[in-house]
Amino acid sequence: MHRRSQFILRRHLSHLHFHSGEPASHTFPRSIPPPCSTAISFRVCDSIPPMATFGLADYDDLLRGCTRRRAIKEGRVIHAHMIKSHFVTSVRLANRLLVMYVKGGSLEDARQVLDGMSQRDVISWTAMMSGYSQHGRSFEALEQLPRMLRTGATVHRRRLGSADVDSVAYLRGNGQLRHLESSGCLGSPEAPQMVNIRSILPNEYTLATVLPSCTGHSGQDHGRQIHSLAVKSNFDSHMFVGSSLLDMYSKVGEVKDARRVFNMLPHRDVVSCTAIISGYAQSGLDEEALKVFQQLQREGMECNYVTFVSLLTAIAGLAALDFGRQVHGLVIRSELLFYVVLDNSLIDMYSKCGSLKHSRRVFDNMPERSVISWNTMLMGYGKHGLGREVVQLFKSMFREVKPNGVTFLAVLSGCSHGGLIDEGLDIFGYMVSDQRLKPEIGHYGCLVDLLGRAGRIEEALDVIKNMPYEPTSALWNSLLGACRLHAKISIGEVVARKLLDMEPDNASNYVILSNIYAASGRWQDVARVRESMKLKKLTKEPGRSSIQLDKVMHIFFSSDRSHPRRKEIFDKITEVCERIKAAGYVPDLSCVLHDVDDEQKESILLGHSEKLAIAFGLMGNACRESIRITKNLRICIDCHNFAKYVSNVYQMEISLRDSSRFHLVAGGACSCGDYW
DNA sequence: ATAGGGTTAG
Repeated sequence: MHRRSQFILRRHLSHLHFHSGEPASHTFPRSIPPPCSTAISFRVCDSIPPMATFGLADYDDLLRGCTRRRAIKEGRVIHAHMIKSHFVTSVRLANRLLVMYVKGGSLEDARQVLDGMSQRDVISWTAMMSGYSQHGRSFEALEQLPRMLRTGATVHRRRLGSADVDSVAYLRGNGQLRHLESSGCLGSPEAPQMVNIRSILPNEYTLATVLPSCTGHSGQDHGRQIHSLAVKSNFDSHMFVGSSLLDMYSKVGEVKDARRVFNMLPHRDVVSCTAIISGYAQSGLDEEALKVFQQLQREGMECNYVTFVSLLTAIAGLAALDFGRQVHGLVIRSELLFYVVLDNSLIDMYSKCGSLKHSRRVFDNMPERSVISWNTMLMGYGKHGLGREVVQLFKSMFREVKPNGVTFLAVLSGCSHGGLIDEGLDIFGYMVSDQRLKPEIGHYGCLVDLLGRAGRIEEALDVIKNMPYEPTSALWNSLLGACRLHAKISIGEVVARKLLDMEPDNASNYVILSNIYAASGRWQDVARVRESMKLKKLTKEPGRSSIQLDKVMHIFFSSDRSHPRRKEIFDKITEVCERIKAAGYVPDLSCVLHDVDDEQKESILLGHSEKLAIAFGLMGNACRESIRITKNLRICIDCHNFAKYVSNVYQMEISLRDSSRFHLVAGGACSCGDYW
């Protein structure tokens, strides 16, 4: 390279530091900058003399530097210079450019490079797919795979000498090829020959890259096709491909297939184990997730923060506080603290296990918080019915982060659960007018819930009618719950019929409708609904909630029959329960426990399984507020979470596997005002 | 020059 031109180019790029002094690791994962404009800047390099010549190695060096530092602007200057000086490039160098744009997040530029290449190899395609995949552009990522496989058609090729196809200009689209041809750069100008180039096959990199894009409706279809490609090319037991495969299967809901792939792996590493843990956790098979982790521990495998994040999700699902605390201890000992994502998971785990104190402690000790940290904390308060804390925390988050859509979901549902009707309405207005966020259907759902709980059914109905979305069945269900709670029989009937129209095969809709008829004494209508249920063969589901308080009691005591004060406690609980029922409220075991004095409560909790204790401990926090709300506003507490714990308990104690039924019964019963 | 697992909400 000429000294002078080297000097000139370096001076243009003088603000870049191409020495290797990069900090090795970052405490927080660094995000990729947003895509840049697609225009390749010719203007910037106008002052670089076009006669300046650089060698392949020089460009290679410069582009590598740009890629590493995500210096896309400077990369563009180099790219433009390559074009201007008619540099004959190679596939290798074109790939450098492509990767530079991909890593810099400028996918449109990368695509331009790819499409302009007259010759591409598996790396070119993989790099492009990686770009699309990492930016959530799954469709485009997958789209490249058949394009790549089709490339092996017959092509014109001139004799190129030793440099072979690598020397073909990739810049055909920019008119470079003609120039190269006329200047004789492409070897002796003999007649072009037709050459068959073999189809470019995916390698292990390609497969591992595209598999995460197999999501959504056709995800499983695509995933299985790619799996078969992997089998054909013998990459299906490759560690990277395998963990992508098993992750793909668990994400499309085929955990069994995920496990099959996991078992086929030649060995296990942290990533594949984490993938299966996360798969189990996401499918609700929390105990399976824990088992894998325990096995991992026994094998002495080193965990990283992603493993813990996945594990904490499973622990949160089980409400296993003690185990969660142990894992928190492990996290501290692994010196993995101060990963925002990990701390967020800890906050969530503690709040779902009922220990808001611990949640808050983690939250307060974070050196840096993301919007998810705030949202998780807000959710925690909301689920426990602590509306005031929700609003207070919401007000203080602005100095640190900007709230997003999920924030408002958390705050609105927090207000709803906490009985803060006017505050909730204010915040919805604030969201729309001040924050200029377009409410999603979920936000309208919160609004409906908020108004419904307060008995403002007509207003809730207005919201549904005027919102710019088609109401979902969940939304109608929420309104229906409110109708039952406030004895709005006529609106309730309309809503229930609507639900039945939307989901004619959902047994619980028949149950709801017949309950409404029963509530207004229309027994003939009840019989008609039951009859149509029978015709549809939907009668297997219980007609009413089959979980009775006394059954819970039975299980509650069966695990500790020898407790000295068993009888006394039982009597006390029964008495309180009767009192609540007599007052016209729905008894909830957690409310009952609240009224038992501390010593008795402790003796109950101590003698029983961890899950049960935690479940009640959690609702003990929540019910303080809910009893107040129930009494002041005559609205029912939200039992969604509690239903989850009850189902856990039941599964454990009487080994009933059908948890969805318990969710349905326990959750449905609460919103319908039935006794469980 | 290309590669795998992660957090809130419903």
